[in-house]
Amino acid sequence: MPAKKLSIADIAEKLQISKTTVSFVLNGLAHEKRISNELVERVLKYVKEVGYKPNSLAKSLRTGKSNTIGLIVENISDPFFGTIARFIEDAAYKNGYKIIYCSTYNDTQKTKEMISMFRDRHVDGYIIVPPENIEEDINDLLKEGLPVVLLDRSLPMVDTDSVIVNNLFSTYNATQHLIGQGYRNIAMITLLSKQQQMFDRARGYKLALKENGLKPLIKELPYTQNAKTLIERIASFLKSKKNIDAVLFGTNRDATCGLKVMNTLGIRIPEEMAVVTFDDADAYELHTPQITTIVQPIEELADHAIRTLLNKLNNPGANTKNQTVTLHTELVIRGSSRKKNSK
Amino acid sequence: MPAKKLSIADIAEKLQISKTTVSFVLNGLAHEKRISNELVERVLKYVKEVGYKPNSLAKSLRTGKSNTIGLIVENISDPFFGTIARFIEDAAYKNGYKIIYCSTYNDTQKTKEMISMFRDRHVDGYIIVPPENIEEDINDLLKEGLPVVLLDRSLPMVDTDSVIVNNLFSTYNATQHLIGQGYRNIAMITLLSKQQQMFDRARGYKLALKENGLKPLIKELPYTQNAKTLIERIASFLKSKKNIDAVLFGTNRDATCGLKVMNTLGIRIPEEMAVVTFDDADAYELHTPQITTIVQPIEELADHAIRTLLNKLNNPGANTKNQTVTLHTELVIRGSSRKKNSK
DNA sequence: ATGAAAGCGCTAACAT
DNA sequence: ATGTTAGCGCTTTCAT
Repeated sequence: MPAKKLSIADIAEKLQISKTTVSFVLNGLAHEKRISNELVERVLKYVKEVGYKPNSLAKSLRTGKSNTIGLIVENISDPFFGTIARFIEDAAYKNGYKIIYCSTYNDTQKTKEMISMFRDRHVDGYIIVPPENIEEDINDLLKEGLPVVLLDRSLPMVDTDSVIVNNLFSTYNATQHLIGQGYRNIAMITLLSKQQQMFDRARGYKLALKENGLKPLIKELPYTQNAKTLIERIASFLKSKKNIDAVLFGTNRDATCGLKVMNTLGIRIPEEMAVVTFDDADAYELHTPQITTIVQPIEELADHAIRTLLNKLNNPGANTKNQTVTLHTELVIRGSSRKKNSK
Repeated sequence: MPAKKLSIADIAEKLQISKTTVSFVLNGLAHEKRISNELVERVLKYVKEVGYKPNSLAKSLRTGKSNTIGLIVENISDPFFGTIARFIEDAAYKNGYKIIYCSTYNDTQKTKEMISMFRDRHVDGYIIVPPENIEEDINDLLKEGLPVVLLDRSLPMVDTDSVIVNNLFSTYNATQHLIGQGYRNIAMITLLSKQQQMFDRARGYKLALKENGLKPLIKELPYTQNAKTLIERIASFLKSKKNIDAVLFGTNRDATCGLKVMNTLGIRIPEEMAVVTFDDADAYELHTPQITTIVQPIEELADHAIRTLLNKLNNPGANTKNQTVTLHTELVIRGSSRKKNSK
């Protein structure tokens, strides 16, 4: 291994040519600059031989481009965001981009810091799962001409590309399904949040109930990393509301905790309580009975986001119209929402 | 917002002082360089006022330090590695480091490329979950003086810090537990791999059987992203071996697929087949019956790894002895390994 | 106590 | 067709 990192100058000197020529060859400008094939060969061969790699820091400093994408998600250890991160990573690396990521835990202040940090690092583009009240920071990014794609949540006051799912219809549809199965006292247990996507999920639920002349009952939970807190809140809620015959969970985290509570309390699903969750997990398929779930198209979400961003990155001039793409979920019906009293 | 990014030169000019002074103040060398408090105040105030942020690319180019840690895991969407990534991220950001990550999918070639990419980017230190045959690349890193911490798997031929769990004892202990519960035809279903940790897990299992005069039966599975493949292999295995009365799974992925197979085949746990898995998941706790699991100390693993790396980063000279730290798992006994015939 | 200037490794406009 | 050179924005030695 080379004891000392070599630079383009070393290459040039060894080959008795100028740095410029080496740089042109290395950047594929040889033909355009009419450098002889013979010389190109010679440079390429030598570079390969000594294993020279350009210093990408210097390159970035010079070009202002870092070939890095900043990925800001709610929590990288959540299977939903983790899977998204994996798909995004794959596509990014295939296109010569690296990923620098962070988890926000929905903390606006932390997110601000992270955006600022990423900006320092001259990240070329951003994929962001935005927490509340982050509009201004994202707009600042956009003002500087940096491409941003919003994921999982769109922001009405931010004019940029977004990829989301049809939250309102998803919960509306799921609730209608429960009603169709004979359930009447349907509660929704969900993350408390002013974010659009959670708001829409609650709205879809309420809409379906209203259409059927039923009363909504929403138990709002705080955002927390602490599963115990969620479990306690859900337990006290379920114990206090004896007549609930079905529950719609707003997020996978709420659902996982909720199911643990039901198991602990010995609540039989679906005989005593039907269950529908938002976002699939192995646990729901393995559960007895299997849990009916609103399945999000995770790969498509990730795919669309990264593709849109790469597109913007590769066509900086193209002033293509921004758009919010809404992908559709699928209600996968399993045993947990079986028809009431149809044993 | 500033239309143009300002540099240290702009600051210096506005304040009618030199770049050097600004730099000293910004890097906390003011006192050492005996710069007057009054001037320090003035610089700090102005910098804050205009929201100046040093260009970290330029800084890195100059200092050779990027304040970035490269995290190379098997698969960021796996709950085990995702959780590790989250803890590492938290600690890193708190210490002024950013994380750039990638998933290897245990692909050695991909890992080599990633290491090379990270090296280009002047990553300061590495946390690596190594795939097979990567020893040479890691040794190259070490030769260049770059700190590397190995996670989840140690490499006998690589002399650096590692953090692992006591794999051999874990499966030995779990197998003894199954034997103690009255099971005799215990199979192990596990990832096929020459990696130390998988090898040790198989060894622990075999050791326990041998001590009890029982015969091992290992079904080896390939590493794949495709759950369907695993499910098919496990299904055909379970169907062909009618007399198995207990299964020990080597990884959470194998176990999740295996449980799906058992559910599909209608195999009753533990009456027809007891189950123990390696590495916990919500699915195992929610399963009926709950699944007995070898629980890894994920937070401690991550914590130890990042702490060790940060330590090396902060004390470059300190030629502290490398060590392999082995953390202990916990066998959490649940219903899936209840005593045989004790209904 | 503060400043001038060199240089990290690269790109690209300009020159030949 | 190839070379010269001026920066990108920062740190840091050396000078004052």
